[in-house]
Amino acid sequence: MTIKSTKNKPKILVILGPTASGKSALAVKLARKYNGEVISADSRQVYKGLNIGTGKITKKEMLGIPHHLLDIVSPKETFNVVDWKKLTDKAINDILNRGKLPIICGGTGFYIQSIVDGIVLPEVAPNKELRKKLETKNLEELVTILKKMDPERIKNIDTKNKVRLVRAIEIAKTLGSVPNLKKVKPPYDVIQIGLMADDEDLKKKIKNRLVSRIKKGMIMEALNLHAVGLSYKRMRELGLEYKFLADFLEKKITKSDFMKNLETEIWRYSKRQMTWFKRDKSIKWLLKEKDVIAELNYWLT
RNA sequence: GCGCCGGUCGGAUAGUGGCUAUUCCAGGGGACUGUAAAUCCCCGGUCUUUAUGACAUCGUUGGUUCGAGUCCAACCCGGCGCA
Repeated sequence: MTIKSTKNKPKILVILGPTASGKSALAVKLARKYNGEVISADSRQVYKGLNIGTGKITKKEMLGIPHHLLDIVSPKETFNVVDWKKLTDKAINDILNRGKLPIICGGTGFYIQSIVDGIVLPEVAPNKELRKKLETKNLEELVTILKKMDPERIKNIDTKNKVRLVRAIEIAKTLGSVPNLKKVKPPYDVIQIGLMADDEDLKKKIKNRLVSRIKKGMIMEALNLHAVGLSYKRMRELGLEYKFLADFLEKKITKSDFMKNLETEIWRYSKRQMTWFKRDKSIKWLLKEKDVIAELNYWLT
């Protein structure tokens, strides 16, 4: 056997996969087996109060395993990759210092990649006023503005994507131009395990899970969130269940449309997740729990 | 049975008789430099050498016309109204 170049690096485990594939429960099992702690890589579970709709793991289900990056910010505020990466870097260090295995578990590909590939993003905070102003411009105008500010970035940016254009202009405004994407390989030995899922099987799980979320009181949860000041506009921004819950509570759609449309939308979301994950060829896709354990036993030796 | 209205891609929809039958959704594929559950792009009749290629197609059959999804007739199906 060849000596692994990663020999002395601390190990980090990543469990990823499409929504409803059973990541959370598996992560807890693995944490118990390998003395680990879980870091959630979910762009919506960071928000307090978004519990049933995001499928956030309950205290009971955690079985005593510490979970990080859950419930850390109010849904009225916005949270992004950079915030997540900073906190996750810190959490990883803390866990390693305790002599335990960090297990990153989630379905937000961009967040996971920021750690695994060590993406260095420019230090430019969102500029609310600027965004508001740019929002009123059309595509063509935004392209013209960016072209003038940063003739390099315009070459590879998606010129049809307003959100990206606005962000690029925002960065160029403070830094003069958008720096090339930098990647600094993190000093860890990372293994990424993807939970494979059969299409039909996943569709079934999505449907069943949705029904069970309704039974658990997902609609009440949304009502409560609104009662404590979460606007329907913001709720919509949070996507999927919350988007449709807002529509339903504002009587824009019927209950049966709510169920049908949401189910479709979650399926489409899972496909988008897979499109993202497929790009990373280093992910090991496994179907069965025992295969995961076999893979990990090998990796840990 | 009579009258009216309508039958266009899986669903919904546009289409003054003129050459490539529209758009939206669903479906499939893809992108991703701080909104990522977001945002955005491509494909969607059949065949092939995948192309401003060939051949189809608008309930069915026939007709008018140089030319029909569009006009006419009959029939079939659906909705509404009257019996």
